[in-house]
Amino acid sequence: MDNKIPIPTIKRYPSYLRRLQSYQQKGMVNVSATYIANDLQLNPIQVRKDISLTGIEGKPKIGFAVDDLIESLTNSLGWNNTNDAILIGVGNLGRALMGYEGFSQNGFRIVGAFDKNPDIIGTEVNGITVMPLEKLEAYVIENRINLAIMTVPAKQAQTVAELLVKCGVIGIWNFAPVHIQLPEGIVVERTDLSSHFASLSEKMRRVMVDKKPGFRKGWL
Amino acid sequence: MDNKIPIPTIKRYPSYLRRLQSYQQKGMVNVSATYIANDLQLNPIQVRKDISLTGIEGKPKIGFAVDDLIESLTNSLGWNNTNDAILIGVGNLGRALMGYEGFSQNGFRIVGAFDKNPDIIGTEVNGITVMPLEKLEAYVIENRINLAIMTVPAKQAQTVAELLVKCGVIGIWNFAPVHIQLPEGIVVERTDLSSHFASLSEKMRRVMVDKKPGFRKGWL
DNA sequence: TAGATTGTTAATCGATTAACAATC
DNA sequence: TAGATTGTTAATCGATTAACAATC
Repeated sequence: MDNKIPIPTIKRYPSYLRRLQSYQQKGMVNVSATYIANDLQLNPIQVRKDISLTGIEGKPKIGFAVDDLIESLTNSLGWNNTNDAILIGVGNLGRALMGYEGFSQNGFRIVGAFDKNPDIIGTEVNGITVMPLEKLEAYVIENRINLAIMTVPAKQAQTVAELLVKCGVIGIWNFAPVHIQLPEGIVVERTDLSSHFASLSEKMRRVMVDKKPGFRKGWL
Repeated sequence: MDNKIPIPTIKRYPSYLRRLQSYQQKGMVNVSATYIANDLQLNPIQVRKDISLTGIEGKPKIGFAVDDLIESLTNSLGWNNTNDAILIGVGNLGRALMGYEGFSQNGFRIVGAFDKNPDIIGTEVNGITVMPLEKLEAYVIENRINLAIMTVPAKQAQTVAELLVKCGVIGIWNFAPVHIQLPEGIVVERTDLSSHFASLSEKMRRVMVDKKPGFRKGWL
């Protein structure tokens, strides 16, 4: 029935969407896959294939209607309706995420925030009053939350995650630098800064070794 | 000569390192690839292959010396010596990154921070006094910085990036939700929250459709 | 019309996984 | 010794890229 769209493709969709929204603002009516590819420095064939997986139909020589393509991508991402999420751990990173306007366009919003620090509990961040961890369970159940963002210290991540699952959460976005073990059927997405940096520094090394022998060698 | 280690492998190394450090603290002397794989819920063959790419030699039945493996992974990641980086955009996210202790283990440290907001300039964050953007060029050149972290609003990202490259930066870690166009030879690593979330929500949808038909359907 | 672009099938590429001999 | 684990080559898998007919 519905062919699964590969995760790598799904991950590129948000970039396409952002470009398209900018085209829309500029008043562009149609756009080709090649055009988007140029903008994002991607392979045109890849963009074409990615787009075709949404099921939209284009017109040879003309491309795709910008409005339609936005709708098509939004649907494929499941971002056409909004879901509620909570956030645990209101440190700097937690605060940054709570203030990130982009999320509203990503089909979800943070509706509750929790922390265990008495100094933070009760304060208001982006219009949300931080609640104590003790209230987590009741809140998740009552509001039927199934998505949680964890910005807690590494040491507490496993415990908090288990609590979340016990309450019925099925998706956890983990920013703590630890691998969490949870029962099957629970989805954990980890945003691991060290992993990203590892990739960046390796690429920098390659550039320096391959393209500029000797240049700034040993600096990174 | 030196076989390039694939980026996916490089990205897994930090997780291995973290596990190994915890083994070290527990006093473990040797560890097998299988053991690490179990801990991280990865395929043992994959871990074994990843490790072998560092060039370390293990002993059948015994595994690898924890200390040696840590050293080996650290070297492969280039994290054995420290590099200086600067950060542009001292908002909540910038602050969070400046306070992230993990980076010191990742072979780099943030030595300078810049912003254009007069209210922020001059304030101290994690022992670093925020400087005005005007001082960026002189600072980068004088301190021979080649890595910059950008936590600026999307609209400013391209301009700031160009300025950075002009000053001699060759690696940019971009947290702004835009694609930046730069000359070849400059490495840009983008940490795109929307992309991560797209992946997470797609996986949640799959779990709900595949494994629990009807269960909480339509919620995400 | 001519030619740029779509849609789709086939070829390639690279990472993951399997297989298995060597060995402590 | 027996068997768990390494090291390495081969098979598989899935994503990317190429090719090309269809078409506006």
